[in-house]
Amino acid sequence: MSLIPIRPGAQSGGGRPAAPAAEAGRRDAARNRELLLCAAREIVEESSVDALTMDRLAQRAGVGKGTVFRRFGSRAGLMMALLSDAEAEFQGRFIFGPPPVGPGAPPLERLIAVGAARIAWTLEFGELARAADASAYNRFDVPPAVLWHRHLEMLLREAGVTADPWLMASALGAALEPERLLHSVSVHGIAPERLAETWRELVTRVVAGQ
Amino acid sequence: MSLIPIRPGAQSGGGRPAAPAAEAGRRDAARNRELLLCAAREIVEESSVDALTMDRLAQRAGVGKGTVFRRFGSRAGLMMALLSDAEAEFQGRFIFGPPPVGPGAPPLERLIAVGAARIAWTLEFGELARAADASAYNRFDVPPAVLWHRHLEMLLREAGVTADPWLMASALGAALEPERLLHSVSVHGIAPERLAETWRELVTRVVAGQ
DNA sequence: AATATAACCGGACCGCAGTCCGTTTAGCAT
DNA sequence: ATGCTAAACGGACTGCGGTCCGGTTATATT
Repeated sequence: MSLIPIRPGAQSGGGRPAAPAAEAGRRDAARNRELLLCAAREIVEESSVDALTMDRLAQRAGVGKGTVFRRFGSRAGLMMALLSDAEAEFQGRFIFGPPPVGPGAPPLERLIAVGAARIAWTLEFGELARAADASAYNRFDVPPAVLWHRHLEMLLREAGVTADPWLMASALGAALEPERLLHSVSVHGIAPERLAETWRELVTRVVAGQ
Repeated sequence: MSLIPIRPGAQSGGGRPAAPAAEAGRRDAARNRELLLCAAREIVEESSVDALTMDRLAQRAGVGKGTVFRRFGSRAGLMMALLSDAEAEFQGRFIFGPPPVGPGAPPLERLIAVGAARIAWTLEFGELARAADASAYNRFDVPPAVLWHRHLEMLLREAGVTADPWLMASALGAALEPERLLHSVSVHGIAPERLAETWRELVTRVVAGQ
């Protein structure tokens, strides 16, 4: 069923070999991967995310179209690859970083702070994030999304939310989805601070109601 | 650029015929509209929503492909047309219907009830709802979505939520989006009652925190 | 160095949503 | 009836994401 080999890893058994992140595999494959990522960034910078079509990318990078899909699986996979640095940095902040986003602050404060950070992050990498989401059924099951969801769930638990924290994290996470946030800002002209403020209200009430 | 192209020679008046309700216009147009809706329902019933492609539909109904797009504007528009009866019935329930979904019950009760009703509705018409959403930028600005959002906002206001009810309605509405609900149920096997229960917790806390 | 082979490569190919434009026709006015 | 015109029609066409498969090449083995 053609799952997407987004990130490195997975070497064992059954399926096709996952896309090599940096090591592993033939040198030309790695070279083409870098070539493609580079060309993709150029196109996005020169025009827009929408201008980044798979054909154009292949041509720009001087490789065949098949190669693009072999490396990234799908357009969404390519977008995730383009985002992966920013995504990793963000993950680092809420896992290892300094409080209040990182560990060390009370859970409610962390919830508020990490939401605000997420909003800012989304507005910065918005177009890419939308394009990365804009596809599949498995959009919620891709590693960064799972990690993010689990983190929210953990913070809710720590804050004393005992009733179905998994679903509650899902519900709260829904409020932070890129498409919605970007729509609020770019169509309705909502100021980013209002988004953060509403998030604060929301999580405060959810936790306080405990 | 590349906004929706306006017909060259003649436009004036009514705008694009994206979704003419029932009357107005030539008889053949109305006939074809019914023909198409009928054929679309057949295809969905025989196979699935995914099997409903615009080419196949045109062929099945015995009309040209251009006609399909002229009538419904896009695939998402067609899906909305297919949903419109169910949508109208649902709207009727929360606007005119009996309490607690309709008017007459206290606002929090209405919020809880209408959310549960929405969840059930979404699970029933899930595939179509997903296909109707699955596209555009304007997905949040389509009349039923606007009405729904406004209704949530109104209930929040009545329940005493004074802080940015517009955005709060948006955040709460996000938790009820078809894609997310369907994913929870069909991938993670969440029971529908758990969804309704979490919604109840969520809105109760939001309103109580007031 | 020669060989074997698995991985990689390219681009033709497919089905799809959506557009364009020359042709036909419904409905009105005469 | 007849003629007129705006509206509707159909299907060829475009560009897209994604797949497939015969040819090519890096690398390990001898």
